Amino acid sequence: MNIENAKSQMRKGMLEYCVLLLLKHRPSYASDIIQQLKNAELLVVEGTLYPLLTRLKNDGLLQYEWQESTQGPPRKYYALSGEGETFLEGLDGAWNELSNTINYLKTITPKLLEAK
Amino acid sequence: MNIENAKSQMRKGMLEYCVLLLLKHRPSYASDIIQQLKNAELLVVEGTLYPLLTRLKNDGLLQYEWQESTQGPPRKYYALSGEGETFLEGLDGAWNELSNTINYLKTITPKLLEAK
DNA sequence: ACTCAGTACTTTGTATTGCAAGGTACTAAA
DNA sequence: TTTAGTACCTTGCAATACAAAGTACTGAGT
Repeated sequence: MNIENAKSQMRKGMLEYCVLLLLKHRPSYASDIIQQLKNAELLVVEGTLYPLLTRLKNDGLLQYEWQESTQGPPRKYYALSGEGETFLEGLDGAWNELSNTINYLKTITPKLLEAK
Repeated sequence: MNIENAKSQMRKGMLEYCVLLLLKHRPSYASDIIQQLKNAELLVVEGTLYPLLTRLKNDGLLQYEWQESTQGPPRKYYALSGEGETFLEGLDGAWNELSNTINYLKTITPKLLEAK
């Protein structure tokens, strides 16, 4: 057991939310998404993202279209579908709930948490 | 794909954090923990919690002692070990990072999110 | 004594999913 | 033609939430 593993577990489920947030901002392709998440200090690797994108597409939450690149092979630009936007709203709600829960649990131990 | 599954995925990794937060507040036994999490609107079932507690104990983050109950079988009261407190501080950091990341990702799409 | 309801702890099997590692393919420059 | 860069994809493994079923102790009612 180490803190890295715990962080990895925390990312689970959040990744999906983060990717949808990014794609709502603007359509992107995989390498670009990885870079954007890195900028937000959320490390993701290809082996994680590609299957995730494929899954979201198969579930009808994402669409994609090929676009030529001036340097390198063509890119798959992913964007939210209408269903994807609805789903994202649901995730917003789930995030708010979870966030409230954690904050509530932290407030019941105020003295102990301040004491560190 | 449904929103319930997504919520379940979000809980992954967070549960560990939530349970440790609760146990820092006060030592508890499993059924009590489930009830407390339910009060915080975080639904957990036995099949999830028991293996989690066992794992945390095996990793040295928790200790337990048996206590008699006035009604029913004896209870296993779990409490944080010293190592567990250190680990919890690490999780606090991980939570803050993740929380900041999500908020950052939400702020880059302010117009879209407000428009709903 | 015996049964039954309530409480509590535990285990088994399954599905999901993050990740490391390795692979394929296109482009352009040396 | 080779090499470097970019991009996409797949396989196998490990971690873990959950449903479901099982074990065991206590006390009340008959």
